[in-house]
Amino acid sequence: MAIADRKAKEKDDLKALILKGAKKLFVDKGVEQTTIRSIAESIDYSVGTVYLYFKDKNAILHSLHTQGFSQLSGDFKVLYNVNDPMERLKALGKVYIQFAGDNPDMYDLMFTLKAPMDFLDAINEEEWNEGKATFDVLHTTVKQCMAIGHFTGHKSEPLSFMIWSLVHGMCSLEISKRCTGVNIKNPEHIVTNAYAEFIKLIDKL
Amino acid sequence: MAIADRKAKEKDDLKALILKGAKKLFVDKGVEQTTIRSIAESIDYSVGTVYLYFKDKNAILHSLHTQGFSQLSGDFKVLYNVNDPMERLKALGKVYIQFAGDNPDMYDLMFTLKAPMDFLDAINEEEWNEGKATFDVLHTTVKQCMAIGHFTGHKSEPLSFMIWSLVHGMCSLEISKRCTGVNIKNPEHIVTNAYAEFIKLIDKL
DNA sequence: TGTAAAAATGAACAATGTTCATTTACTTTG
DNA sequence: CAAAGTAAATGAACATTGTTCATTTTTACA
Repeated sequence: MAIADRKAKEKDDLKALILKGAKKLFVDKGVEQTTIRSIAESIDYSVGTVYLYFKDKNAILHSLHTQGFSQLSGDFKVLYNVNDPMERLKALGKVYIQFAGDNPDMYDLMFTLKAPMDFLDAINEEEWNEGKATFDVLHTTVKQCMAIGHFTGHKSEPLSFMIWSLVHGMCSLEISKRCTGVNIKNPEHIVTNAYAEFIKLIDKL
Repeated sequence: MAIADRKAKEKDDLKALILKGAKKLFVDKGVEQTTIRSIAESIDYSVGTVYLYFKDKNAILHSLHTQGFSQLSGDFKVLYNVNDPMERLKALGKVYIQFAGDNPDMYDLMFTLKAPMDFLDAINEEEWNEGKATFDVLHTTVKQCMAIGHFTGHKSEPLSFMIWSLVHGMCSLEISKRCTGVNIKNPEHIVTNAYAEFIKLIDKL
């Protein structure tokens, strides 16, 4: 059955090749330039072939979104070195913000665009595993903060969601260009400055 | 010059009619169903006519976005009755969240979608007056809170942006369906519950 | 080597935003 | 009031998208 194995490998390889082409286009030129035609052309295959390996464009974008979460998980690894939960929480936000700033299109795909969620809907998948795992990193850290006496009187889950929202909101407003033209003195540093306020704030809790 | 006046009025009327049709489509069926053709058809004019009154689709979406800010300003009026700045701040967030929940597509257009900002870029407009005015409502309230002794040690502007981010982030995650499937016990109430944590938090400051 | 299965192709379709030559309606003028 | 000129409206046509599927090409195997 060596031939079948090789064929399976070739299928996997081509699927990976399509994704690689899609990723490069996505990172270099953004979502709207990442068309099925441009993907096919970039890897010298026909449009129809792409559809043999992916159900539709949402499936491709969902795969890219998953790759984004892998990247982000990788970035989170530096947090293993931070022992104090409170310091780890602060660093977590910093890493998250850094990721969003460095990969705005990917961030949008992961946390804003409809495509990945529409894909999950289409395959009747209830869970959003990538988001769940990421939220758990935060939630676990918050619970550890509470275990050593912080955030008394708060509920860990909604508090974690609040923190996620706070950081996501800053990234989202920045990426969608809602910071400039709003009378903010240093719009280029507003996210950093606002996050500094957040740190000041939780240092009191 | 009565004729010219009447003609000017007719131009304004038709422009308003196009917007009315666009608004209805937008509210009823969402952005992607709001096509130039569907707008034209809904008011019994041709596609070409729409382009005589609006430069392109971004111009229409920008007008709708401005209407959204008018709505939101209207909703803010109830805040005039709240004298205590701290209570007003809390109520401001509630009204904002309510607006986003009631008008998710409009909220997306106002705070997430590229179209309105691309329109501003296209006409070389640096300022985002709608956003600016809305941010000022928040910023002013925060400054009033500080004037009566709250948020000591904080800078009003980045703190205001932080609060905006927090509330926007919750709305944004909800609208882009990032709350369900993330292991949250009551995803349908997570925004309300998380905002309650925020209120608990600022009550200490 | 010939045949059946698998893989790849790209023309074709529907829907979109946009343009522009043509037609229609209206205003002004002699 | 009729003709000429101007303004407004039209909708066919174009380019670009995601998507499909009949056809062609390649591969596996007897």
